[in-house]
Amino acid sequence: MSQAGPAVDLDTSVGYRLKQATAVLHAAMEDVLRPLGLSITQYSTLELLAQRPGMSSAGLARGAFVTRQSMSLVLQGLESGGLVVKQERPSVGRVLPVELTAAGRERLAAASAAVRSVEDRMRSGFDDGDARRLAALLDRCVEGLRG
Amino acid sequence: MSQAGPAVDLDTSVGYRLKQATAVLHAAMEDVLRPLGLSITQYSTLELLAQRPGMSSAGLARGAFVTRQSMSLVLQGLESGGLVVKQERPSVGRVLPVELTAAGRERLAAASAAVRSVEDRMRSGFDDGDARRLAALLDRCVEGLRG
DNA sequence: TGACTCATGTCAGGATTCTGACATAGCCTC
DNA sequence: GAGGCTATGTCAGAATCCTGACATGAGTCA
Repeated sequence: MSQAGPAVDLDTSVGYRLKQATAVLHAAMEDVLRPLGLSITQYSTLELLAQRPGMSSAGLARGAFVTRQSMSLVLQGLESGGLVVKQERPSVGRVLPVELTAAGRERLAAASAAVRSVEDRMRSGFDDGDARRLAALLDRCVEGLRG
Repeated sequence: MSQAGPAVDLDTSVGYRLKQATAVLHAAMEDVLRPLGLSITQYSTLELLAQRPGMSSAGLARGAFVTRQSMSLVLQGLESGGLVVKQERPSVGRVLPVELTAAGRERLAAASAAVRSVEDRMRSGFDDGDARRLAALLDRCVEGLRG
């Protein structure tokens, strides 16, 4: 590389590292969720519903970083599996609140434990405060890109 | 949340923050690459080829975190656009080396500049050393998950 | 030499997600 | 009340990526 190098060096690029870490995390989560019959998006949706019961499909889509159309299909899968229920009548406007069923909460408990183990493995090389520092840095990335 | 909370709290989960940052970065990169007629995977492939000319399709797939099958389609698109060329004779084994064309290098230069601006924006809230610290933390995540 | 293992390239099929478009309901302003 | 704006839910179609499978070429070892 004695010539003029590219404007982006993959070895030092934060974006590339981010993509790599996400890819590895994605694979690890798929490995532990597959035995439970859940995809990552399905798990994320259940986790969101546990923290915000009655959330709208559009809201879940934003929280899971997918489109409304994709979340609609995800919810169809979860509903046919008996893990969530969609109210038939709109609460306000066109919003059809979604909620976890007992089976959904049960499945989520197992999935959360599995994902927790993956997160612990991911932080296995961390010192005290590293997780907090990493979260803060990632937040600043998001703010910088949105501002 | 006075009841027993879930094992994973999205507000403090490193994995969720990682997913969020990646999603925002992904959207920002798509925005700047769309005018250039490149997808993120196509751009990543060009960048890899610039740093490792003659790389195999399978190698590019690993570097871009997709399957060989997906990379094969990506290369078809790039080749039909005249940005890369695939040698017809295997160099060793079944490896068909791929290389950038002059048009590919030109397009990559514009794309690299655009992506560089996105990376700069992402690091706009960073102090000295923050980028290095973030890269180191992400590396430790990858090591932890792989070990 | 022959069997085994691994990596590469490719074909076929399916799953997931996306873009584009439309109708409906609430909110705000005039 | 009328119009404009936004958000939600849905339908239709296309693009992207994946899993599974197969054949080929190279290296290893009995």
